[in-house]
Amino acid sequence: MDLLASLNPQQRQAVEHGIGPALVLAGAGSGKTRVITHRIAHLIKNAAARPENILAVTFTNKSAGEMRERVQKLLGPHRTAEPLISTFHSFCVRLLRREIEHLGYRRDFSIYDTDDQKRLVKQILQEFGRPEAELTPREVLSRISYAKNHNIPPESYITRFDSPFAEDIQELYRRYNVRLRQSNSLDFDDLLLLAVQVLTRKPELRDYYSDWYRYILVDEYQDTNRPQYELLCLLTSKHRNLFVVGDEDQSIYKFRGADIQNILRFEKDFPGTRIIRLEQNYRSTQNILRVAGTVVENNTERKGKTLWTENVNGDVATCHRAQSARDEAIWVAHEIEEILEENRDYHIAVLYRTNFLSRNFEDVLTELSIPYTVVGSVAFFGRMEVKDMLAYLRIIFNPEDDVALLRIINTPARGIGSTTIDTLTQMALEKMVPISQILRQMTKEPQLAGRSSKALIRFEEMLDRWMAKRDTLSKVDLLNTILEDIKYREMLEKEESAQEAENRMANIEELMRAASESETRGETVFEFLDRASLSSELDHFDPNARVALMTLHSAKGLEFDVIFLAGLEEGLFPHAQSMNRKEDLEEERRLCYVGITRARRKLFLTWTPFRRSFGTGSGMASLPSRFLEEMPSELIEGLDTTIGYTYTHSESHRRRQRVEEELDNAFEYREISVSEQALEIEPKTIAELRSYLQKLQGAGSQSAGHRPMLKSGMRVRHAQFGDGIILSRERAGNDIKLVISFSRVGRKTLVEKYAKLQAL
DNA sequence: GATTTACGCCTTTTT
DNA sequence: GGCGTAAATC
Repeated sequence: MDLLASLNPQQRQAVEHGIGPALVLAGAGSGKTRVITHRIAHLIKNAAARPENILAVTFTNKSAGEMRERVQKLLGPHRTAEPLISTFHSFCVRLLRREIEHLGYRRDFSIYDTDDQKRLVKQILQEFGRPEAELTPREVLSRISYAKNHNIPPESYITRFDSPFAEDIQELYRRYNVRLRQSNSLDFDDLLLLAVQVLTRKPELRDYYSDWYRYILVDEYQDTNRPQYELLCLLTSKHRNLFVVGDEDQSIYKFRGADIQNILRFEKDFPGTRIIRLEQNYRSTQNILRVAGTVVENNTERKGKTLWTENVNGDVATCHRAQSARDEAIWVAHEIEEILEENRDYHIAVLYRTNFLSRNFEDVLTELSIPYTVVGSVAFFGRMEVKDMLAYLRIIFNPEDDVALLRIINTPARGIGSTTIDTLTQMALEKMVPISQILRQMTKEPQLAGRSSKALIRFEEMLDRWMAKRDTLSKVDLLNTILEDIKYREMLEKEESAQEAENRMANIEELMRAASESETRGETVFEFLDRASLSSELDHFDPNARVALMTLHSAKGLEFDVIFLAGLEEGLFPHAQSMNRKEDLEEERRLCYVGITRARRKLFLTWTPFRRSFGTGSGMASLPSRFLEEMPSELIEGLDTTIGYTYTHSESHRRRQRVEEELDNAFEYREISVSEQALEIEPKTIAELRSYLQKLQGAGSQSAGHRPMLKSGMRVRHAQFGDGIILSRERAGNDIKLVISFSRVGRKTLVEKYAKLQAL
């Protein structure tokens, strides 16, 4: 096969690029993966490098797998060696399983996923005993992760961050690291950090690996973070053959530490870089590309490129304003039905900003018996029962893994209660040793009440039995033995409905299959566990499914014939927490760009002013997303009529705020069952809007339970804080935030619907 | 120590 | 409105 024949000139240039650094700026649908796979094949066929000296790095297992397949196809079947195509994280695990002893760790370390991390932090928070700090495990973790991703060790945390909790966080961060170390465990961030560390501290290792990997290719370079960047620097120190492909317009992982500057200043970091732009799109229609392009042009942080295509103009996009979240789902489902009737082989995706939006779509699609798959809500390896079984494996092979031990010590219930567990953890903490060691000690010289001691001894004996067999039994047999011994099925049947127990057992069987496949591949238990920790739901995504539901983030890298972009409302998308800072807003906009460019043929956009977040009451009108406004209206059917009032770009901000305030008041304080009518009008001025709303309000005021509107300047009474004056009142997503100055306790920020304020 | 009930908090995105 | 944790009860 001629590797170059099917490529356009720019793609060919990239594939044929010789030595030295190269940056390929590849727009959506421009054949990014194609360039990487063809380049790998090209290097091998032209004997520039032996397969094993090539490393390609991606972000997801899925894209790594896809790439592997495509390279194999290009190269033909009989090969003695394969290029290493892997994710950053699994590459690091591989490296560390070989070299981590240089850093004083043991090779049999466990990997803590987010759930494990949370358990650990929760425990530390409890010991820490500063409830007034009011830190959630999530918050703590995200700060720790932020620090790790920016190479800030616990010792210098406080000098880098001057927040009221910096001191607490620093201490929590320190303890967290100590505990990880004691548990012989690493978290996701550590995988990268320690890989960097071992290559930095041991120059001979750096020389060895950077010599070995003669050519390194990186996909989705715009999503790399600082440690990943450093890793690449180390690995390319010898040959400098770093070939990266990315699209700054698709950088959507800042929250996870991705640094868009990595791609923006690539040619400064690697002098002599050759830059190649891939601007021809092979995926979408002209109209879809124009919509996407017009939106993303509002960003300033970009290198700038214009996608073009030889494809047809295609349909215009369709925008629909629904009367409720449920109606939105119904409308979408009906459209899907129609599309599938005409085109049975189409792939369709419904994309949304946040996972909880999937619910209505799932409900309605089920009701209409349209088959679908959801990506990302609960990952397979994240399921409770699967994690339980894996925790048993972990503790057998790494007895120091405290989180795994605590997870299963009383699951299923075996008479080891919270007091006993507390004693164990307390002692482990004092002596700075793993809990399993304390357990061993306690069973030798019992210090607890007879019943608890017996339970502990039984547990210990069980562990010993498994450990004795761990090297002779296969993974499947070991898992089966455990399953029998602990009577897991019985526990499920007792605790759950028959159906639920069945589902969970089915998942365990699925796990057994995975274990036996791993066995045939000849993997060690650690390789099996590593795969489980590093896998995500996306990896199991079935590309043959006709209808897929997923978040915009999960959709990156995928393509569909038809895309539904749902929940296009201010506060939802762009998300409330990303609306205040310019760079966050730009990331939201890129997310929108990613969503639109997933579509091959047709784009649908939906929103509703009447999405109710939860429960009844406090229903609040939402405004259409600013991204809708940014789209070229001539290419969006239904856009003009959807927006109930109009505001122009230049005057928008101030006016938008006032319109919002009026709407919020109207919808929140009168218990009108909000009808579509409310936004049918198109008032030209604020005054018109207000008088219309007053009319509505007059009509509804007889109805029970209407509360007075709160406005800044008003005096209010709070049950705890006493009397105060409202300093400001503004919208934050689906909530309204009040800043109130209380005479007794000073200034507080409260969420209006929770605050139960009484107007004075 | 286990089970039931009450309460509070939620909803950003993931290797 | 639903899930998970904390308190209350067996």
